[in-house]
Amino acid sequence: MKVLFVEDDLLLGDGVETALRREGHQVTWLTEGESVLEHVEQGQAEAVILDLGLPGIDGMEVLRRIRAAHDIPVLILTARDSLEDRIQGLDAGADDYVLKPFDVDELQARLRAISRRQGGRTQPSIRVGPLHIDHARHEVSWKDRLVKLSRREYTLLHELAQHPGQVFTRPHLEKLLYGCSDEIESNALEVHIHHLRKKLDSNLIVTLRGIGYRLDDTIE
Amino acid sequence: MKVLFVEDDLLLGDGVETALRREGHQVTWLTEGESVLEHVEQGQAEAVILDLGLPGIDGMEVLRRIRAAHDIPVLILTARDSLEDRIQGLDAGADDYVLKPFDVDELQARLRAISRRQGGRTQPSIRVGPLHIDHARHEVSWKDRLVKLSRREYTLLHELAQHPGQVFTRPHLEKLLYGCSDEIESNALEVHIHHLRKKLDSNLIVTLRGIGYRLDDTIE
DNA sequence: AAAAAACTTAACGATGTCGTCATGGGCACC
DNA sequence: GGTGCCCATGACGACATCGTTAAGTTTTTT
Repeated sequence: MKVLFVEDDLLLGDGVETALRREGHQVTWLTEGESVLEHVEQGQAEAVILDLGLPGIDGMEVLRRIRAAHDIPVLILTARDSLEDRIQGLDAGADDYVLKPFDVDELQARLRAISRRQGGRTQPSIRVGPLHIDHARHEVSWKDRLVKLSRREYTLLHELAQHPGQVFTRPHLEKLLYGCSDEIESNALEVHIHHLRKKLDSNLIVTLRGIGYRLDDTIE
Repeated sequence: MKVLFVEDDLLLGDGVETALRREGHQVTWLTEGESVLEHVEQGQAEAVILDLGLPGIDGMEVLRRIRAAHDIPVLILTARDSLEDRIQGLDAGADDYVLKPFDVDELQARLRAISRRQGGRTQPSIRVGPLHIDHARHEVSWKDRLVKLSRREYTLLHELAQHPGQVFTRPHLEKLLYGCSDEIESNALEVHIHHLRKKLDSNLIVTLRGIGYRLDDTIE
């Protein structure tokens, strides 16, 4: 999961970042709050961990702005003694809070909890017509038949299924698979799409020439 | 873990009770607050989940009485808009609170969190098909036959059995075994998995290439 | 102190996965 | 209808991951 992590303490931040990465997350770590909204608006995050005690900026205000326009889980970090902050934070739309000093494992657990809860429901599984993705089990079925997907195939499909019907640009999908590293000069993406079509249904993924791909959410 | 659950809403209560039982807890569900103290005093509970919005009785008062005499984790349920309740609740000694409407998974997570803080024990017994783990005894049986596991093997299996069917990433499991220390560059994890398969059933633990492992909860 | 158990590490083969390429097809625009 | 361009497809070699065995080291038991 793409996590936006905002923390000005370098030592603490480094530790948490490492822990999050080790858990398999894709972490962007900011040491100040200015560009948080920017990142969120660019769709660079699926969850935000926000330290309310940032210097020079009102973390609470950042939180409110995020919440005003985006439906993204936000977890706030706050000092143990600032009860007011906690309550205010939750009222401003934070999904959860963790008290400093905290246990990294608990942070991870809560991160999982809030991201799973997104969309109101506890349902960690996605359905698009005959397609069913159970993210917790990392399993995909098509018309109630289990289909084995490789890691890249799964990542790709899962991303597309996040917003069925919506177009995902090629650069976006390529970055998803290959990180921020240099662009690869090959048709690897097309090949993976091809494999997905073969394993599922050739009409499930729609090509938009020159743009990208999208999941057909009207499929029967 | 023995959980005392106090909630007057029958529909909600039923769902939560089922979820808690599924997690392996031993649940006592009360729909009124009168006998809460009684249960606690008889040692019938290791944790309390208390709805503050009970009709006809002051939940806060119940909370204070529990706290006055017992060192037992208490998690309160409260409506999103009752700011006063929350602050009072925490001041009265609640270990955490969950806002209604809430996600059952989060409730579970918080329950684990507060009971761990307490130094409490986890759930006594887990069953997944023919697999049975008695955490109190630190014993594992397969098809009613006792199996001797080493420490690492047990830790690994116990973690997987915490959420049968769910994928656990390799980094997660490695961290479980080897702590936060630097990444180990050996296949120790695979070896332990191998030993577990040999001692139990080779199909019990499913490999997800490039991702991690999970327990097959559909096993006969 | 000796023996047993548990653990780590290494090695290697089997298999799965991935990126790349070559080729051919189809869409768009003129 | 021709001409590029973009995409689909199948094949293949390079590489990564995993299972398994075995040897060596540490820890615990006797």
